[in-house]
Amino acid sequence: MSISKKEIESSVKDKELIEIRRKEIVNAAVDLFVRKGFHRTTIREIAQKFGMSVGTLYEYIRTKEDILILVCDYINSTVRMRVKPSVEITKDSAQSLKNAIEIYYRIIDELQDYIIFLYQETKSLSHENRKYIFKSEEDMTRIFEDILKHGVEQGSFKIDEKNILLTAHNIMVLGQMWAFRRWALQKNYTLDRYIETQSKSILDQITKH
Amino acid sequence: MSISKKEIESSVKDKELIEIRRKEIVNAAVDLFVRKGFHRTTIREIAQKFGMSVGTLYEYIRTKEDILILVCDYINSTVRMRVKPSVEITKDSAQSLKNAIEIYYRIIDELQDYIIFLYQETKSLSHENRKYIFKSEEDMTRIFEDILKHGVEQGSFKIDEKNILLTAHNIMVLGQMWAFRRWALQKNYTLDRYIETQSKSILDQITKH
DNA sequence: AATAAGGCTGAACGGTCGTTCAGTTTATCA
DNA sequence: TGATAAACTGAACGACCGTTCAGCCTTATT
Repeated sequence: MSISKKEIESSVKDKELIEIRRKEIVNAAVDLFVRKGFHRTTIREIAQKFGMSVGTLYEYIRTKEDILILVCDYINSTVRMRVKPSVEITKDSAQSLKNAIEIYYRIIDELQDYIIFLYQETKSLSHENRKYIFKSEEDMTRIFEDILKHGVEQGSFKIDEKNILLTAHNIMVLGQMWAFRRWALQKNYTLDRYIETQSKSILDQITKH
Repeated sequence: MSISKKEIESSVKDKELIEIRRKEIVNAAVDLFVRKGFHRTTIREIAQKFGMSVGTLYEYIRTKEDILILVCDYINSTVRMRVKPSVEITKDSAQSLKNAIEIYYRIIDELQDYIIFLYQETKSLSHENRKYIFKSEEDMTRIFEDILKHGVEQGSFKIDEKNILLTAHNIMVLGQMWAFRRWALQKNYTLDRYIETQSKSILDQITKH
């Protein structure tokens, strides 16, 4: 699931210690990255934040970009780990979708700074590593795709086969928009109202009338 | 309309020359920024790109961020200048909206690199300057708001008064998504198909049935 | 032709930052 | 307890980059 452990080399032998230290690194870095951006955050700051020397930090990563990968991966899996177990595909497809949307949108609200960060700093990753982030986002999309497909098979939704993927993307982006357009949306709508309205218009659109 | 000319100071007296030189600066910077990002692009590169010395460049701007403002402003006004004159509010509200969506989405497709750049580098601006970018985006949103309002007044659309703004934002984001989710969308859909599908589902949603 | 000012030049400055490595501390085990 | 390796330290290195400034060139004016 998580790419970080396999891909990033370390000069330390103890696998368990690597795990522990990297969690510390990520915890320190996430805050700083989100607040100041990747480029403006220095290795020294990250090391200092949890009382480790710069030298030691470099025993657990190779480059600064490695930290960015760890952080992006952490954010992505946090979102996915919190959405996935809460989503269930029941017989009532409309209700399933409604629930999934609500869960996802509430997590976005909670982690909005992280979502915005992902949008803005993915481009700082190398081409190779960016693909992992996209892949992770495709995994999230598939959650909604599956619900939609199930609803179509079951006869609750009416969506052209070819448009199921697009609809899933729409659902996700309309959620993420709550974060990256907050300067406009959050002074005009409450989260509850936002979820209700978007949810309704998505369901209206795909429900047979 | 454009903030750049008034806000950014210059040590050069000749107003016309400032205009000319800044256009050269923006032209050189846009390409580099879009390709390499703001932080990775150096002043030296920008100056070299159109054969000006670093010293002279600094006669026309105060800091590197000034160039970012100029570039963001340039991108925004390019989009707006190309959308606004093509949009017209006719008696047939549905057709007006359909046209506006198509025009806007096609421009996004054409300028997708620029759109993505705006999403990613706005945060590098100071708080003060970021507000101008948001304001500019609100201006764009108002174009769609006006069409929607007109359609509601005219009886063609059925949208709760409070949701007109949200619908306008939805229309814009579903367009911008074509750019920043191209890694998923552009390998599954053509632009024509994308415009048609999104356009249809937006119109379905707000048209009285 | 002399003067002056507007515009231009790029070497130099000061500072920052990612990364390394010679050496120290800590933990392990014979 | 001494030896060995793993883990840690932070000063130092080298490179880069935004910005400045002392002086040069060009043009216009008298």
